[in-house]
Amino acid sequence: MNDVKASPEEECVKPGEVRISDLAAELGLTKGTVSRALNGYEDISKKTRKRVMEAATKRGYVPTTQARRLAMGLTETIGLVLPPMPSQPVNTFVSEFINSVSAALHLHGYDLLVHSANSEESEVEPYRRLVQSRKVDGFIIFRTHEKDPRVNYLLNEGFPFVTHGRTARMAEHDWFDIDGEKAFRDATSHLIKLGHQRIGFVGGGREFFSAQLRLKGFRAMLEESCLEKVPSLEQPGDLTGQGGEIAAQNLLKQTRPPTAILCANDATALGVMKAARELGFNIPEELSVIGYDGIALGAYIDPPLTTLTFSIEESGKEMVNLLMRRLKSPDLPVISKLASAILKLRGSEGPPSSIQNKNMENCL
Amino acid sequence: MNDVKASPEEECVKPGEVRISDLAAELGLTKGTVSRALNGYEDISKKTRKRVMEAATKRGYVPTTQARRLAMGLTETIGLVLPPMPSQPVNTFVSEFINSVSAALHLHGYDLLVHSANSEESEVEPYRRLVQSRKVDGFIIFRTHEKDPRVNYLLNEGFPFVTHGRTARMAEHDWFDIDGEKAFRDATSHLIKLGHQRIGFVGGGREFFSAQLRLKGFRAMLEESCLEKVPSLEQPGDLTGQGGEIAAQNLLKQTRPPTAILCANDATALGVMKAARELGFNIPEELSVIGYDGIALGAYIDPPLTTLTFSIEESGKEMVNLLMRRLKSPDLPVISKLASAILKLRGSEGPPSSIQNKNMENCL
DNA sequence: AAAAATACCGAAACCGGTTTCGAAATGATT
DNA sequence: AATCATTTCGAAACCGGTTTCGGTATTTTT
Repeated sequence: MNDVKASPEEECVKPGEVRISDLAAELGLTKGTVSRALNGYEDISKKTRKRVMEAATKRGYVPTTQARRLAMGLTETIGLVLPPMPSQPVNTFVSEFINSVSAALHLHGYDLLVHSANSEESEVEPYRRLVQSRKVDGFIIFRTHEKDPRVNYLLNEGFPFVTHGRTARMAEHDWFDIDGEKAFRDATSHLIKLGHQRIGFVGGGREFFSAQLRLKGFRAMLEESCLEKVPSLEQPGDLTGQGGEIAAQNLLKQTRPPTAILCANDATALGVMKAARELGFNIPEELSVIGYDGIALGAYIDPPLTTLTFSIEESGKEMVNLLMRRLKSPDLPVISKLASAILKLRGSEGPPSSIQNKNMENCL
Repeated sequence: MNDVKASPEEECVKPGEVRISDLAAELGLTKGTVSRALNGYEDISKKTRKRVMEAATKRGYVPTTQARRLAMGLTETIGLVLPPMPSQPVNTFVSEFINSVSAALHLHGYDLLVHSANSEESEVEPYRRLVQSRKVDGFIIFRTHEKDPRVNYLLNEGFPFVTHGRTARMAEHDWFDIDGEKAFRDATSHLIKLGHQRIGFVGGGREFFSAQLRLKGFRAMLEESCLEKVPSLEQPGDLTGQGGEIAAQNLLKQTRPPTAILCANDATALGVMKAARELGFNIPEELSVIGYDGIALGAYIDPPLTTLTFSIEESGKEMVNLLMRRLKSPDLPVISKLASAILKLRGSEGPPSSIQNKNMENCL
């Protein structure tokens, strides 16, 4: 347990007390030589190198990061700006994402600087500050808008970054995304195959590009299946539980309510389920609900939430890979990666209570 | 929308291109003078200061962080190491906590470095690395153990830090904590007043000090109310939904199952509720369940989860205050702050179905 | 008007590393 | 043995700031 003081009887004082100049003096060398010895330069004899490295480990010498970074003109740090919290209360995505990004960065010797956004100031302000003060070498951006001011700013500055999610300018920057369009096609198709013909949709705010793509997938599959597009069945949302409640009320109080509701994310789905319960709809018998995100909590509610899920860890890894590539060779052509979400059936969907396959033949 | 290129027709080139020496040359001053002018030294004439500051804003000069930090011998960065993920799947706490800590640090001009822990290596290893490479000035530690190797290490090094949660050595370091003992006394008392006499408890892993304190509060209130302490009603858990499921099965399959279950956190409570449903217990009629954490999701399930809640934002703020104080004056006596959780009644608890107040009179 | 005090700024050291360049020592070549 | 190529390391510049110290120029005091 008590793994403090792992080293034996060494004369090791406070950590960080030994500088490269101390080491050099002790060895009768110059600090330049010591530096080159430690950094694997070829113009150092094996004997000297051995001496230096042994002394370094013995004295516990670790180069001071700040000095090294200043000398080398890089920060070895990537910035990640958190969106203002109030808007995203139910969020396990963020912490998992931070964790995976951080772990992936660490493999490349990079640190992760997490910055919080002040909701009063412009969205780009944190980015501007971090760029100007040269605190980071690049950015990880998530939850992109179609017209994203952050992307505009960084593209304009020529500053490296990768987004989680596409933007209107996706041809100009590296990005990673989940194929939400296909995911929602799949989910819609699944519902249609179960017999649903009136399917509601609760979106995720027009500002998020991904939400639009999900809607697009939903509509595409409806059309493909010759189902009528009913505007009143498409409700806006805001990716929160509360938004889901309101949207569900709008949907379920209609004279001909939908028999299934597709939600832009799991938080929304939970709100939908809550509203449905309060309005007396049994799930999944009278109403099917499907979410998106695959939050672990969804498995514990009743009924367990069927959802579209993807690997956050993979997202983090891939994004870091893209960013590292960009930092190494800034002039390479932009690349992108599209991962797919899979439909995780858990029980919140099923066939509609009254199957009314009236118009199905028209299609083929 | 397009708030890029806010400045008009200025000769502003790439950001970060103008150094203090450029500014000095342009003004016919030395960089030392420019630096002092910008940093408010008294030995600069108002006229010169004005010239310098105007030129600085006009040229968009922002000092390079790395250089400033090296010169001043500080990092202005605080480290936060995330625990390995798999153990904490259902976690909204972390992201909210990071956000509030980051925001609070920012007010003091500090950055937040988030590091991920590798589950293969020792728990202190990340801390050791960050200390040795002098990447941070202090640490924010959360989810403490009673005997916490991280705390031991940092105390031994004399390195500044604040914990969220107490430890066996809490007299030696600053800490912030939620009074989990009182919280669980309150929750237990609430259940007893509702008429419960057989109350189950699902803990959170012996390694976490806070989990022990919660158990302590539970036991104390039982004793205070003259309720018999039944060992089989105290089940270990691991702060996950799965742990909650297992524990609930152990509790509810007993010949005399409890009429209420107190859980060390909300994730556990969700697992308990799931297991209870599967075993045919109606909540809250046949089984009351209370959690701890106040996760927003708890309000959306059926029935909504009654829980002990506290302000994560306050936690972050207070911890940062403690840490800033420590950094300013390392030799001040240690201080601590205990905040209280409040019982948020949402509906997952109620009176037991068959009230059997047999032994209540014995007490008084 | 000379002396003393003050305001103001330049010069240079420093923070702790990295990297370039050149010189000395060594070894190989003729 | 003299010449040339290599190995190996020292010296110094550099990264971009901060801070101390000392010296003019200016103002105040007598």
